[in-house]
Amino acid sequence: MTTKDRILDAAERLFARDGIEATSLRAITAEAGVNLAAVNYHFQSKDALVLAVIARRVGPVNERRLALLDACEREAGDGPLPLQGVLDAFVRPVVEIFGGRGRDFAPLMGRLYTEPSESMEKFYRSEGEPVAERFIRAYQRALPGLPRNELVWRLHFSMGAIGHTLAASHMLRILSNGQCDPSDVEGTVKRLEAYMTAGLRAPVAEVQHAMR
Amino acid sequence: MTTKDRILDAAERLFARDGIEATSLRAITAEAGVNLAAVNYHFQSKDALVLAVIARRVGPVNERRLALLDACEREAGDGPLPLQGVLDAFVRPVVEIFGGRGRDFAPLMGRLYTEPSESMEKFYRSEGEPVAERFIRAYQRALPGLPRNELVWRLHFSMGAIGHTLAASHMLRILSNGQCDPSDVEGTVKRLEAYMTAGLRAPVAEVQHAMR
DNA sequence: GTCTATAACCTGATAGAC
DNA sequence: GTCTATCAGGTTATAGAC
Repeated sequence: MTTKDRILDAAERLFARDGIEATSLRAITAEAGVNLAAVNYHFQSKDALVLAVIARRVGPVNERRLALLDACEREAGDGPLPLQGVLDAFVRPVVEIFGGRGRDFAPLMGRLYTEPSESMEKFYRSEGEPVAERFIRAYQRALPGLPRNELVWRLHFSMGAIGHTLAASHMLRILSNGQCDPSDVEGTVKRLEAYMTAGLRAPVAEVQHAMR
Repeated sequence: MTTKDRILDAAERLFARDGIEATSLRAITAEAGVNLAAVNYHFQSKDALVLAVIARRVGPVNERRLALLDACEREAGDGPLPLQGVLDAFVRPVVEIFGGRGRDFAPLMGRLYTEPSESMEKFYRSEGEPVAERFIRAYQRALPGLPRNELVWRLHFSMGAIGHTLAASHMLRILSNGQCDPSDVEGTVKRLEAYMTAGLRAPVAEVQHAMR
């Protein structure tokens, strides 16, 4: 394995375990068994290393999501788009990757939504936003009659459900006294999809000063 | 205002803006206009300060939740417990407090679920768990027929939806191009309740190797 | 209770030999 | 590409004067 990969692996492990700020480059290079200066040689800065660690996991998730969505749209042709298919394209890749190989990394991903970081914001705008936009359009096709803004609210709720499930899986274990198993990928996907399907299809609540 | 309160206010503001790890005691005391040593006098350590900041906001949320749940249960008597009432007791206090006065603090709360911290875990077990247990029992009464484990899964999803909505409200703005307004407390509560009601009442998905 | 001063240590980054 | 050595600046925590 190359020095670069050793650094990425070690960084991912330690970022997940201790948090980004709390993890020093020294800890990373010690864990990786490489020299301190190597991290500044291969990456320019700690910030760039953080982005590289994230991109390595997020890239495959979004690629797979778009591939599944493509397949779903191809199959539907000009007919109605099945919500089940759109939902599965959205949920399955992230649960599989962050529930499997990248499991230890999931808590870190959860924090990224809320951690104030401008390089992360830049990353989201370039990598996340185009994917989000495609899915919003697909969901609109699958849920005609639901106003776009209400859809966006509900997708926001849904992303919270997915993210929290993956990022705070230890909380589910505590809450259930170990009865619920978040490492069961198929069970997690099925349960998320059942919950989200119902939530997305809920009758629109009457809200004073509703947004148009 | 006392020095202690000035420190708590400044810490809350800076923790929320920059993150806990990234905020130094020096930054806090500068913001508060007090001396550096005061923080070690009034609190013993940075970690204890963090817990104090959190407890100040979380306490009132849980008190209000339990008060509303008490009222709901009293009103129901021996009859069936309305899901709407339980849900409202659970959702409204947290949205009102973290969407109002403690708005800037909300992102920090979101991170706490996933931030690895043993003092936080201790805090959750003493403050959060009893509240969670009471609500699980209430939800079970309001949703007879839903197996406890499935309920716990769905409550976990729901907490993700609530937490993400409050903690990552800037994401909702981005996603909706500013069309959805997360600072509208009543609208947020109503939409969360509509979504969660449907999600909690969804048909139970068939899952292979389902947990008993 | 509040200050100053400082101890003891860790941080990211880099220059320069190999 | 990889090392050592080091820079310049930051960190928490505390001792001791007022």
